[in-house]
Amino acid sequence: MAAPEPGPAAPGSGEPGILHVDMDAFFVSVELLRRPELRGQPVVVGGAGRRGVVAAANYEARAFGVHSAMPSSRAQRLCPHAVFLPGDYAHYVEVSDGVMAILRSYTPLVEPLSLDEAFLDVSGARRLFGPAPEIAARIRARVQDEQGLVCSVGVAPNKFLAKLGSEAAKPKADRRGTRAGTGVTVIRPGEELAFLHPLPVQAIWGVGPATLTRLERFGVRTVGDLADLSLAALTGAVGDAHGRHLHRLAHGVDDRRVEPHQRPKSISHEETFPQDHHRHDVLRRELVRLSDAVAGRLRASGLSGRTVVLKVRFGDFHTITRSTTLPHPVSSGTAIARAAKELLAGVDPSPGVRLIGVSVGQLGDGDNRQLTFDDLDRDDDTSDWDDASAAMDEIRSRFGAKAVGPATLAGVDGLRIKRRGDQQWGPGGER
DNA sequence: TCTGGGGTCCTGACCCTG
DNA sequence: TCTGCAGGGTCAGGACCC
Repeated sequence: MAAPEPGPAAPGSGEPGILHVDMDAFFVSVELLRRPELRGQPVVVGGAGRRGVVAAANYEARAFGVHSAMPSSRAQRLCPHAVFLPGDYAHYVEVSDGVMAILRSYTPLVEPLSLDEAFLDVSGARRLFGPAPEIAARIRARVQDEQGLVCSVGVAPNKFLAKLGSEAAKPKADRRGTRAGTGVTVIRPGEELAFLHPLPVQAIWGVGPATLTRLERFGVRTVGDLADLSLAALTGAVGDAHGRHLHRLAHGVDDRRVEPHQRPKSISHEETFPQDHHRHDVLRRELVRLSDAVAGRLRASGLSGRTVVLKVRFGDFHTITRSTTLPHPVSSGTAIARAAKELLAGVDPSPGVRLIGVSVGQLGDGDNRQLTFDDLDRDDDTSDWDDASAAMDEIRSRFGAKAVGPATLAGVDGLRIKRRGDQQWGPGGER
């Protein structure tokens, strides 16, 4: 197909050109394809352990008040007869790839936001496929036919309104029951404010609990209330950048483009323990695992990074971060772990550590490291570690992730290699 | 009730440099 | 040599999103 010209969202064309496609209860719907006998029952996907959270709930479970990000223990109390499934991140990635392929058959301008939603700019695809609302309907039909999944689509002149549109098109479930959605919501130029202003102010991207509390002091309840507030009052309440951003959104203005190729700004891994840890030696071992996983993803993406961030969450949920910026970019697990362990040395774990994480930022191309005079007399030959890392990647690609790993991780239960999605929704184990 | 994992962006404090 | 200032980089934390 001919590649549509990237462009602003249908300026002056009288037709909206931005789509937001959002899968309905994605993880649960994927599971129901494999286990159709569960249809009609409340089903929850998420962490099974004491410290797990709900990743997704179908509409039958939502009718009991269960929703995503809720602690699994609470979901179980609200809906004891629900079926709880642990989740299979790798499988969801596969299914998501199939859905994204359908979207890309209409336009190359597809910006995935997560596994289950994406923005599309179809303003250059109309000659081939018809007006944007028609493309939305075609996408829904194909996702249903080819993947067996249901999605909702918002069609609007910009990303912000398209996102709100898909939300409006979704089925609704609460304790009174479930109501079917419209599937597609179209917001045409000129209709923006009539759609937007009656919505609760929390509907705006960027208004969470903290911002909501500040806005309520001004009597702001709806997006319309927010639009009536002066820019000066708004920036005074929530800060300059945030205030300007909200002010524009409240007036329906959003000129962000759909950007298909976004380079990540950081890569991280973190893990909550089933029980709090109090000792440095245990935490250092976990840092090696996490650093190894981060390094593997950096190399797989052809990236390296200069800033290493250690994240520690204590038993009382108090969270600190400690970071260091290295003289040159790194991508080996050894180098990342060394920096993370130095940061950990300054942290007292005795109150009990619940979560530990490693992140690498200030990313650049993987092989862009400039040699310095320091390299001539370094005692830890970085290039040797780079070679070892490359060899490890090769072995893992042929024999699996657990075929090889840092010696520190060799233990009675074998190599515990961390992979993305291993523990996406909390530690497993006992309830 | 008791809160995951993977991200982005913003703000303010602090330090260094010219 | 000292002081004041501006700008940039680093660091830590908070808020928000899915």
